[in-house]
Amino acid sequence: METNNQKEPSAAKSLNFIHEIIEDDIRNGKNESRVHTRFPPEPNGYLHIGHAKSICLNFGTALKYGGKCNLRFDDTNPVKEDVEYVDSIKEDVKWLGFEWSGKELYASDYFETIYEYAVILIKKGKAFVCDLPAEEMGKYRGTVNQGGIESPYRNRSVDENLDLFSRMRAGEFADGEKVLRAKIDMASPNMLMRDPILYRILHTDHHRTGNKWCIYPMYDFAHGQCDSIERITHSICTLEFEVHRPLYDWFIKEIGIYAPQQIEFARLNLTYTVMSKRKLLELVKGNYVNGWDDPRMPTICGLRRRGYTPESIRNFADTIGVARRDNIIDVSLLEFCLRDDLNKHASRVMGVLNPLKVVITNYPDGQTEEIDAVNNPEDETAGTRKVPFSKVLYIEQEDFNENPPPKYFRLSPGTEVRLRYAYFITCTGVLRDAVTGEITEVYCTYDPASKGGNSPDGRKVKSTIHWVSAQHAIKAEIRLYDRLFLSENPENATEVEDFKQNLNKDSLKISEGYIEPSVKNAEVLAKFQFERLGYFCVDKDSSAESLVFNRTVSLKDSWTKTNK
RNA sequence: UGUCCGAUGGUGUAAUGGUAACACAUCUGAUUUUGGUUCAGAGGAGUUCAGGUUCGAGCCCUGAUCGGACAACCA
Repeated sequence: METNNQKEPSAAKSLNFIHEIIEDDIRNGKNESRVHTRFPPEPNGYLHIGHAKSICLNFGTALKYGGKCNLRFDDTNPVKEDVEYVDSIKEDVKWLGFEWSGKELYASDYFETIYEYAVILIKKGKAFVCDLPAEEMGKYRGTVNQGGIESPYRNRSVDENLDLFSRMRAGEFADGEKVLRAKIDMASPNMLMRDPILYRILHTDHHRTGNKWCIYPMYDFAHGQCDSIERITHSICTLEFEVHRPLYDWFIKEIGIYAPQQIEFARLNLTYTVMSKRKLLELVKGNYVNGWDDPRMPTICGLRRRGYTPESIRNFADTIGVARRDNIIDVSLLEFCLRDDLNKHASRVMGVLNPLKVVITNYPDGQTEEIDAVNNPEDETAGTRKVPFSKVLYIEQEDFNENPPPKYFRLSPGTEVRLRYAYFITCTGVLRDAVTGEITEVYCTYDPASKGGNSPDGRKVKSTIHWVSAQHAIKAEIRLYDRLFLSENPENATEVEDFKQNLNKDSLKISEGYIEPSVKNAEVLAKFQFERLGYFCVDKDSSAESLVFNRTVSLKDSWTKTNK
């Protein structure tokens, strides 16, 4: 049974540089030795594997040090955000096995307080209302190589600023007409410090506050303050926010509130994998995929449908570590983590994707027997199940080859193989379609003495293949998805067109296959081919927590190589 | 041409002044009722470069090179 319970803090698991900082802080009694982190997504898209790294880091760190971790939605831009995203994010975090401290929180919960913080800054002469249109403001800001120049509105009186700001809130001005800016330093080499915008006018309904507000704080004027209000001790974020840190600290200091510490780490990059919310959104909106949870998507829900387990993703996050240098992780490591988990926990089932009929000529007509099959060879407690066996079976097309190349061990004319858990069979002939000449049936004889899969005479076979009984098996539409998104070039998963083309090619194949009848309640069945994993998952009701195992399709074996 | 950040096998992560470790990937061999798993083993970096400090430097200092981030009324 899969559990969503949080794990105990993993004892003395490898430290990363963030843990070192935290341990120092604990040792020095900083923040009364509290540890309080937060995961702060903007609800403008679904979570992906990159977020999983951040989730595991933030929640995992809190767990490790007996602290707390908040889930806070950074909902300061109503034009992009939606409750659909809020709901999916909550679900995905829970599915990964984490529990946030108390109720989920929202930046919008603090809009009133943040407004008051702005007023404090105005009163201190540290903020002003600016009438420069966006385009002009861009020019005034200068470039990375050249300082900016001060806004002509920069020296408005405190009273005038106070008046204007309250009228902004009251809705007296149109979008873009005015903004509130901090008064810092237009000559700063850090562009972010050149009188950044604090509030903009947006006459847009917010998914939580409705039409209560028509001015909204910018990220920089909200994030640190939210951290402070929640008394977050360590505000862990990705490297691109590094240049924001001086501003983060400036606001905290000028407003005079509790100071959390922002710590940045390098975000996850995966080979062949597109990790941009914007691009993923484009694929969903353009119907290139069947929604955010399409198994080809690198989203958490896509991975879930693909058969990934929460445990495997947590292990992955743990294995890749945390550092400040740019990285690109080989997607095979992610797949290894899944395989590792599945090998221990997934129950196995037999099935065929592309059926080939096999008739056991010396097996009695109409007879059926129940074969005992092990559910998980690596876990005795998983028990066994009964699988029906009869005269007519289906095997995988690629498990038969009339003219076998060297080192092909599976069924071919004259060779003997084992039907897993059942009998040894030997191929005696084939039936061809009169017109096309294609093989439609394979004839075999079985050795009744080999029941269960072993011959009393100790005879060995080189291969074991999967099978289902034709009259008992569940016929199912089987969907083969390519693995995560993918560009031919491992590092070039950046061009939208590149992976759109990939998707259109053959990232999803549908075939009519058969699954053994022990798989109950199977409505939609899907096979997700994990490259080099060889598992297939059964997507029971397309909400799909389940995954069942299979047979092996090794893409690296010599047989495959020499035949491609 | 600015500021900040980073640089260790193919890919990641470790080594906290004492002669580079672990995982994935790759390649062998054994076992195996999944060509999976498991087990055993191999190859592969002398730590971007150049100086300096030190008995001793991947770790400290200086400079260079390369890579990344920053000029949204996005987060």
